[in-house]
Amino acid sequence: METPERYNIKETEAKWRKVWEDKKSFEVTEDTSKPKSYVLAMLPYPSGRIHVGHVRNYSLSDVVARYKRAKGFNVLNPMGWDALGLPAENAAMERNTHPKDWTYENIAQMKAQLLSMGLAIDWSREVATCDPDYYKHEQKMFIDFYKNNLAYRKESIVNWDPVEDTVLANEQVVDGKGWRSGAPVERRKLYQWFFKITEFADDLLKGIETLDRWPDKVRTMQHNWIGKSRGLEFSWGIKDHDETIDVYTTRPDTFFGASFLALSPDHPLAKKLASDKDGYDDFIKACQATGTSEEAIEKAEKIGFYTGLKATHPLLKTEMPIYLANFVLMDYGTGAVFGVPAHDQRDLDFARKYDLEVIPVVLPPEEDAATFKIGSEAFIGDGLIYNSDFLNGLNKEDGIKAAIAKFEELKIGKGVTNFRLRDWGISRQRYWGCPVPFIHCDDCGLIPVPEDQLPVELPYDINYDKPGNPLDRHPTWKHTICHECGKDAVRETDTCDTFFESSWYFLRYLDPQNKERGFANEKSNYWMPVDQYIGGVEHAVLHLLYSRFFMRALKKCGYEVPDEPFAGLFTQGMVTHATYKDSDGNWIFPTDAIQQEDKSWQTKDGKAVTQGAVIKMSKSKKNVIDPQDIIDTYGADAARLFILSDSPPERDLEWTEGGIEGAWRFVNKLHRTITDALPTLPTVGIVQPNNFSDKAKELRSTTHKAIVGVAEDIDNFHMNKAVARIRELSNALTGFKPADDGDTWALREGYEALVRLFNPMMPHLAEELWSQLGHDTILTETSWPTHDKKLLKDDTVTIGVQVNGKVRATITLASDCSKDEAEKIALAEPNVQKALEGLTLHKVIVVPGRIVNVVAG
RNA sequence: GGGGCUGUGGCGGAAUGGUAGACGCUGCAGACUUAAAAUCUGUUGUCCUUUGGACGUGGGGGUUCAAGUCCCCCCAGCCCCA
Repeated sequence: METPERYNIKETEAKWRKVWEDKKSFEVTEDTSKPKSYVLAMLPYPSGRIHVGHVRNYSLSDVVARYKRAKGFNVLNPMGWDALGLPAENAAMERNTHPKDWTYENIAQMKAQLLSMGLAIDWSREVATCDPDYYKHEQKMFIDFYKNNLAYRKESIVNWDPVEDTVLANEQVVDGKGWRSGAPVERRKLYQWFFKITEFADDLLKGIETLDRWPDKVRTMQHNWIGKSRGLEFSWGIKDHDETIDVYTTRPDTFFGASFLALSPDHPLAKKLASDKDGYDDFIKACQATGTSEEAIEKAEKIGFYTGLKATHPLLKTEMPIYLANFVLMDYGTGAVFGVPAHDQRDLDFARKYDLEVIPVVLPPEEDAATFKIGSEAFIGDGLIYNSDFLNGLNKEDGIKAAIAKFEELKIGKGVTNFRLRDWGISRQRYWGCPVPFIHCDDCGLIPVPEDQLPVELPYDINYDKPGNPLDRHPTWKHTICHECGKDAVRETDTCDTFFESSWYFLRYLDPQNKERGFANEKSNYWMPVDQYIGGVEHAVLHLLYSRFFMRALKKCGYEVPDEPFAGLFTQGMVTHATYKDSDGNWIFPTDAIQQEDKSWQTKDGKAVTQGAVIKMSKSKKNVIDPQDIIDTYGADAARLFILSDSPPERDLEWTEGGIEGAWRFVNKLHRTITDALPTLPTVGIVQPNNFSDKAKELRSTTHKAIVGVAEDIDNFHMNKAVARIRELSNALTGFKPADDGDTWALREGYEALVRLFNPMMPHLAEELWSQLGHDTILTETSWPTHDKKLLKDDTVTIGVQVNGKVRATITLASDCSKDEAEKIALAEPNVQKALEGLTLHKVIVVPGRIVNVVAG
């Protein structure tokens, strides 16, 4: 017998991609006759190659897009490139290339790779954020923000790398040193641009409540990030000075336990009060050596500088020392705090170091006021307040309220709401970013570039001979003429944080060719909000929060956008892989570790290899798989299937060779069983017979249950379960031996449903088999199969019979069986009788269709 | 330290409070083959005195006729914020 021809994956997949491309299958326009669905995957950074995380992300969004499409939605599924940013500059410096050339080469490569995945993407809307046609519109938005008081420039403290001559983001400071130069980071004051996200702090917080299709985890993280707190602000006097010091505290219930006052070294009064004291300069220098992040400040050793001055408690009139302390942040609250060592760990550490008083004022439950002492750990929990006059006996919450009320009553303080959220610092002293569209004129000051002169384009001719910002030292670029007065002026050389681009790219997709505006309002009104956004949880705070801020800011500037950009959010897990080390202790690629017959691992040249932990794929640990190799070997469908079927999408996925091979076998099996079955199937569109055999009825029931089940699973992002159901249906169909016309009709019905159900996951194979089944339509234009409700219900149901909660038998009943009947049949079971021997029957619980439980004792 | 998530066979994982282990991977046995690959069939939680039974969802309590699922305490791992 002739062996059946193998499924030629490469040719077939390419053939169908060509069909979709020729038919422009995924290009969409606004269409009010259908409900719309905007399915969005987070746009990739063009690093050069796609990685498995991308494959997971886009496989998920593609399933949703194709499924929604089959369900009758007008689906927008776009793609673009987050193309500005530091890696391009690093690559340029290392390889002597240009950031722009490097980026566009990478885009071309990665686009080819994404195309090979067979994604249902409208490529006519492709956007690259480094394109001046893109950043032109965001420069306009920047100016709009400025005019609406949402963008401003102010002097602020930054991490400064003295070797690279540049500002570092907090993430670029490692152990107090620059991540590239290794030089100790300094704190410097520089003029920086900010977006006023804090203006919407309350609204961003409230909006979280409406995001019912977001993971709770992300909502909690955003909630905590915004960090709303209610506290008390009041002034302390300074002995023998006219000035007063405003402090803010979230724990006014503890103010009787205060023993010192601490000012941020950056506080305006700090210099004034202490700069003439010995050691002040050294102290400030020491403070400047720590980074600016909260974490850096928290981890740094607490150091203080005694000003020699005393502060007067406004209520108690007691006096306590005023320190400068490195752990007090100037931009949170008022930049000054009073220390309550007994109930704050930082304050306690500080107090122990400088030998300050520790006065407990909150008594932990089950402690005795007479004997309670603070050791090396502050008590920050809730308890009863004591040693505190009018607050005595209150708990934390009531104490806070009572303290605020008292200060307000005496008019010496007021309740204040504070946010942890800071304004968004967007200045970067880098070349490969969107130029801030402003000029500095000696006479006219800071003025925005006129709209008709946008975009302010990046010059191409730059060099990296020296550290620092190439824009700043470019021979001509920054020199310009003030359009107000005509005198010489200079351009702003800061560029924007790349989170700027990703905060609105989903709006540009809606109207990518628009030369006049970033997007037309009518496009936004039709497509927004994004119905389903999919991406990594690492963007849970910043990107998603900035995008939410942008909607509010754009709205204030007259753009028509919804408050919330993403109605639904799904955050996928990471892709992990086992790690391997050779006998010399070097990490090696999984493809270089070869498993021997005795299960041990070796390199090609026979070196012993040890297998290590299964962790997130990373280049440094070399535990990476190139998805292109997988697609080239097994095909896009198999790669997509494996990545969708192996784990629930929100959890981490362990990439295994066995798993991908299993998926590949299933692809081949589907092709083989359906092509083998073709000769036995009736022709397309043949009329449904009137009668079916019992087994055909059963098969049809399985088919229709799968139609409903797979849809439910996809709706709930249970892609692994959807695949399991598809396999079940496939197993049922494969094992079915038709005997009459009804049987073959049911078999065709089943196979056709099967193909349509797995189309979202394996679209190439689905198109191929749909065509082989005799259809001249294509699946991208075919709806989700309909189901017959009558076939979802079974005639009989098999349930368990428990005696005292333990299963003793199973019985099969008519599905409309009465409770009495079910009880009778259950009790008649020999095993149930046996279990009941010697016991008295108390009662029988019958849950129809579920269980019978016999209670006896 | 605070907040959150997770914990089920050898492995990935299923299970509206109702027959725990769907579906797959691996393993084992068999068929086909000169042989291998591929494919197909069966089997695969542990234990026992094996036509049956006991145990079993990180550990300990509780609620319930019934708990992987709900509540309390503890342990471990991961993530976020410190």
